Amino acid sequence: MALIPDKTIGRLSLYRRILGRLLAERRTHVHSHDLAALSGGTAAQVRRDFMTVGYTGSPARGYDVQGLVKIIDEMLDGPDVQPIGLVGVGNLGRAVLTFFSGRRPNLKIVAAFDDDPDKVGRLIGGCPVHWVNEVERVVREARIRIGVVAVPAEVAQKVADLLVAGGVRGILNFAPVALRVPRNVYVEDLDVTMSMEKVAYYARMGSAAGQEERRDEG
Amino acid sequence: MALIPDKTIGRLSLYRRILGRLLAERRTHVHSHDLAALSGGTAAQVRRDFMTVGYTGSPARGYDVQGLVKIIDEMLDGPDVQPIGLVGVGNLGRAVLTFFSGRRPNLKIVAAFDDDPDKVGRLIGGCPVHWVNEVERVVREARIRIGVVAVPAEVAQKVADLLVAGGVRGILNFAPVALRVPRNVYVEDLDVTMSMEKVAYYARMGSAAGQEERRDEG
DNA sequence: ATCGCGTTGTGAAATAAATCACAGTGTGAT
DNA sequence: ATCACACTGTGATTTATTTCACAACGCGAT
Repeated sequence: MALIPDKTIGRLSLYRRILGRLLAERRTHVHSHDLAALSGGTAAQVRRDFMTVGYTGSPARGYDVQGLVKIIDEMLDGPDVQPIGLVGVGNLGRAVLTFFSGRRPNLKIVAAFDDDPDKVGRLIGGCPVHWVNEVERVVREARIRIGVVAVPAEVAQKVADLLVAGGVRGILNFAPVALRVPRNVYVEDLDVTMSMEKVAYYARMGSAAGQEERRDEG
Repeated sequence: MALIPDKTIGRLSLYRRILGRLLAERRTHVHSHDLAALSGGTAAQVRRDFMTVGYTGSPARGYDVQGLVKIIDEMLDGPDVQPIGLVGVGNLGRAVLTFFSGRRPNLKIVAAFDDDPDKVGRLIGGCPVHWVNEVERVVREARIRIGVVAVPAEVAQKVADLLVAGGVRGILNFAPVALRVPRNVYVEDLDVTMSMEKVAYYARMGSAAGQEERRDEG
């Protein structure tokens, strides 16, 4: 159990949410093509993904839903809940904060930071807002390993540096700049503007070229 | 000028913003390795991207910044501003709304929709909020070709159907479900939970494996 | 029991994307 | 005027990811 492609990690997260819904419907088994339809992929890809994580189904019944959830949990979640720190309580930061409160039990935003005196000291989405110059201290003391950068592009690098100094190992970056971080820190960029411009491009060009659209409708 | 890889489209959007900053600094030329450093890619990739869009620089001075911006504009933007419709004025929807107001001149969110009586009729981020059952009519009348889905997963498919019925050709989807749309509609998914879980995974595993981190420091 | 069908697991092939590496070129220094 | 250097443009190569395609399997029907 070693090298799992980056793309597969993403899909596992997706599968898990789908499987959660199936579980709520009391489904005990799924076939690869069911998950393919639900996740927007292909059956072969679903099977390949489960092969790479070493989960095996039965040709007759398909995959056991609970078993799948269990192995994905083991894969993606750590043994205990991972605390997250979020910097930038603007519109976007607040959206992420409220969106995440209580959503994934294993991931919890435990500290937020901002430089606006009106926000510091308050509780937003059940999460205390600290002064931004406390990032390093709080991150270190709370053993936060995951940071969210939701500040304007101009200050994103500075914030990332603070997070890294505090000991963060992974950053979810909403700012449209390439963060420079040490090699052992992982950065995932989520660039809304870029995604919007991609959509605009394909909407204009007639999306025939777009690779994203595998689904069709009756 | 025909087939441009999906990934390249995304990077062009990124380059354009970087070039905008350079322009503001009165820089007239850039080298591929400058853009590589600024965008978090490699010099070879930058050159390849410009090759695929058919822009050519000079070995001595590099690429002309204005020329690049111009060709990227031609590539990504249409001749006139493209109106956008956004459904779901929750935390996320509001964040996108305010974030986009006046940011990209060629993309303008002209209509928002919600089912909350407290929101309908108001102006949020300079954008009127309509009743959600007017999506199809308003989209058609305003000739909106781009839709943003920022509603809970349970109703995302329904909303997508309305947008498509109104004539939308591309959708930016924040809901964590695979939307089923006709083949000629492009869907770009932006899944915050998935991205967060990827970060959590690599933060836990020691990101040695992560592909994202090309940048280093010090 | 036995057969047939639909599904899994997976090597092999295809496709997509990134990187290498180097010839060609123009500029500034001498 | 000539030279050396740094950079571009790009064919070739490598690497990553997806898809194909088929053997193996086990259940349900007969």
